[in-house]
Amino acid sequence: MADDMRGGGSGGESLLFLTDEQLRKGIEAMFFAYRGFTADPDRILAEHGYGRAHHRAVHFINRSPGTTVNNLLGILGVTKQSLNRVLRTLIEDGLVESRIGTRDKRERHLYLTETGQALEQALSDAQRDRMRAAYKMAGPEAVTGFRQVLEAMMDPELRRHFATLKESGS
Amino acid sequence: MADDMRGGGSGGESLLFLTDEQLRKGIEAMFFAYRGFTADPDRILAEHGYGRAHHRAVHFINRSPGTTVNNLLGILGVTKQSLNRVLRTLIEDGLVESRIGTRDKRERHLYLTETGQALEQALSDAQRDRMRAAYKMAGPEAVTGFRQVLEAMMDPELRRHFATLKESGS
DNA sequence: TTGGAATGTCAACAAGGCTGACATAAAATG
DNA sequence: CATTTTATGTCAGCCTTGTTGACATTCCAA
Repeated sequence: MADDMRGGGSGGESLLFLTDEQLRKGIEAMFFAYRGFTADPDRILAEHGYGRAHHRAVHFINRSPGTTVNNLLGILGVTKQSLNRVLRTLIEDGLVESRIGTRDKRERHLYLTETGQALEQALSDAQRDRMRAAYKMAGPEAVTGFRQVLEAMMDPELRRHFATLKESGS
Repeated sequence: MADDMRGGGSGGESLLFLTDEQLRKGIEAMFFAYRGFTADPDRILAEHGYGRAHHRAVHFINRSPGTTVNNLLGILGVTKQSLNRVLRTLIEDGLVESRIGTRDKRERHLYLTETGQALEQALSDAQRDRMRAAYKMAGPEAVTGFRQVLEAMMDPELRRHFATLKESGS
């Protein structure tokens, strides 16, 4: 339990004084914050009869237009059956368009329609507002730390996906 | 979209240069990090035939022994029926003990048995290890920022619950 | 003492995970 | 050219964990 007792200088070393209590509070903070993080989109989704699974699909299709089903599976970490069910409803409802690949005709490339983009916009507006407010409340230095800890918490494979998405941004 | 363009000094003001892209990456970081955050407990829970709902119940009962069902409902933010199902299996399996209140006989006070404490220990050990590793990787200053942003992201009511739990800690 | 509020339980349903089996079409390989 | 692998989709069925509705018990206050 309270092992890890090397003397601490400046770097990551003084962290070794972290008590179970402090770690527990970090865990609870993640739990409560994630609830807030999803609360606003959840309300919008409910109005349309969708759930978080739809949100995730729409988000990442918007992020990488023309992405394939297989690529999306890697990012979302669900089974193809599960993703397929969500994609099917989104396509039926005219929010997502699925085009057969030109080079490899087995692949389906996914795009948001205008309606799909409108929903994505509404969802991400709400979520960005929350994120922006939290950033403002916490201050700019906190934001850097926030991002560093989150990135360190990811599984390596997910961190790879995250980094790939990063490239297409700042 | 790119409104919010007031000049920035030191405080929360330079944050106003936050682009949609930067906010989007914050959102994705939350998504990927939360997956990592739950991955280790999920594996342990699966071995026992439990899910995240059981984890949450066990966690907060351990945190506040003798808590009532109603109090737990406020923290977890689910319906009493949903919580009841989870509690029932935990009680049947001998992980949780439910004692009828002495003052108010409508209330049930919840306690972890030794077996329950053992599971809680295993789960929180795994989750704390992940959290500790992330903290070390990110450095001590990052940890402060991380906590500040998370707390700012919570809904006010949840922040109240979080603060209440904090009191019984450091 | 009687009716409402608080608390908790049981039943049934839906979303969205999961596995397994299988079909199809195209690409890659021997 | 035949075969295997890959990418995708579909059907069936299961589990967890949300939901609402109905109901029992207990307490308290009118």
